Amino acid sequence: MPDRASFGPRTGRAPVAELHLVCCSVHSGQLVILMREPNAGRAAIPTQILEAGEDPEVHAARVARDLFGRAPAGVVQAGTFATQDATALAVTFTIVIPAGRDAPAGWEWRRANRSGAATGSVDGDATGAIERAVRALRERMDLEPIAFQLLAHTFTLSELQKLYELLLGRKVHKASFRRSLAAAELVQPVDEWRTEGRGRPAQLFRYAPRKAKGRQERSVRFELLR
Amino acid sequence: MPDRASFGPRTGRAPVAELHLVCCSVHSGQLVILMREPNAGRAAIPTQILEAGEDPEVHAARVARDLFGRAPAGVVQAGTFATQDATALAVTFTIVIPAGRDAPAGWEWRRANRSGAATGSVDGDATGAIERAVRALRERMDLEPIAFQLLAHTFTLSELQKLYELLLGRKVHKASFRRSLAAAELVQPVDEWRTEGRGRPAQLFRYAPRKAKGRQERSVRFELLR
DNA sequence: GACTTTAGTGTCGAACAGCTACTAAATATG
DNA sequence: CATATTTAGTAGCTGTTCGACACTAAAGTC
Repeated sequence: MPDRASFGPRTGRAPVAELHLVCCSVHSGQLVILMREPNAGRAAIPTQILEAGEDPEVHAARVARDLFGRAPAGVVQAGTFATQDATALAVTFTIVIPAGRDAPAGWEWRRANRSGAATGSVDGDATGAIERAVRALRERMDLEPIAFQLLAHTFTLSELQKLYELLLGRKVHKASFRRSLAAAELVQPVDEWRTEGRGRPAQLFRYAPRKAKGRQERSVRFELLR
Repeated sequence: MPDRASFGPRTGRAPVAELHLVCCSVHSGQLVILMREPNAGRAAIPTQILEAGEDPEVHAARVARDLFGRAPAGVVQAGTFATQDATALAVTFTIVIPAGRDAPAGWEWRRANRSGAATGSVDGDATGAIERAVRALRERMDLEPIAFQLLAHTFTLSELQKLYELLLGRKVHKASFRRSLAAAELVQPVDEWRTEGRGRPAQLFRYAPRKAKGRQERSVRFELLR
């Protein structure tokens, strides 16, 4: 073990480290979280004791793959916090699951509102974890293609826009949205259309970013600061 | 202890959780990191064993205050990762220290380039922690007033612009920068000027955001995605 | 066939971002 | 002292972007 600089006293007990997974997906235009079926009282999210020797991010991806049978579309750290009873350390991850995947046996998709509060009575630690995970989703949207990963392999531009509106919590202008999307060359049309009840059928697209060349510059933005 | 849903087997040993602090500041236009004075071989950053019962973020803020004698200007989680020897869990924090504060006894400010690599031979875990911490700084710049917290209480607009250029890794246009800054009403002029060698003296400003009213909307931006 | 609903596009004006060029006020140099 | 140099700060022009409106297109409903 290499010499690691320590600082200050080492008294007290070490906490147990747990992995908390907030598995997010979209069902019928709503943000949903994977929660245990409410057999024994309060609902809860997938949790596992962290073991030494594996990176928590790798561990989280593996646990999610074991749960769903397929690798998740995205794994994002949402923070590490003490549990409410102050006995354990909760390393929280946002797991991005594409729309349309079934919940594993014993689990169910449960709706969450935009601020992250899930419906029904939920364990306190899970509530905090979900809140932070949803905030992480929203804050990392313009750094990672989270919205595209939350949708199925092919999707309509209206679905994409509604998901942006859901996560951003505001309406988005249709023409501007499509203009910016086209300029970024992030999606490619598929020769397939989907008719959803009434109205003109929508063309399906798939996520196929073309911007392998260096990242674009972005003007300095102060307006979110206070 | 409330019932917490666990999932999967619980074998193996639990890792030790450590707190890793990447204390960032600015000295003479350079990003600097607090590192142990190189007495015994490789340099390292402040590290402490995490104890049960305290939130790591609160803990990090307290350790930073103990180090510097004053509360830090900002505390940002930079991720939780396994250490290289895979025996411990490193909960990494970016600690924002305003420019001009002296390093505590036994420590020194050491330059880091923009990608986070510190100068000189550095412990491997510290290298990774610094890299992630600097990336966290850069990625959270437009969500939190990190640049303002990195500067002293009063500063010139050129200092602010040079810090943005340092963290963004590109030149910023002066007039545009000041226009956006003025529109955001984030700074107030102080009736004080500073002359730095040659050239016209620069007026000092302080961070005084006026936007208490609801956050501004921001157009959807795809150009950073791939 | 008329109406409604959703998809998708064209155009225009206002706001914005970036460039050049300018003024202002200090130090450096002869 | 006079002139050049350096840095601070601003004004004006211009091309781009963004949001609004209006319109066409293609489906189902009545």
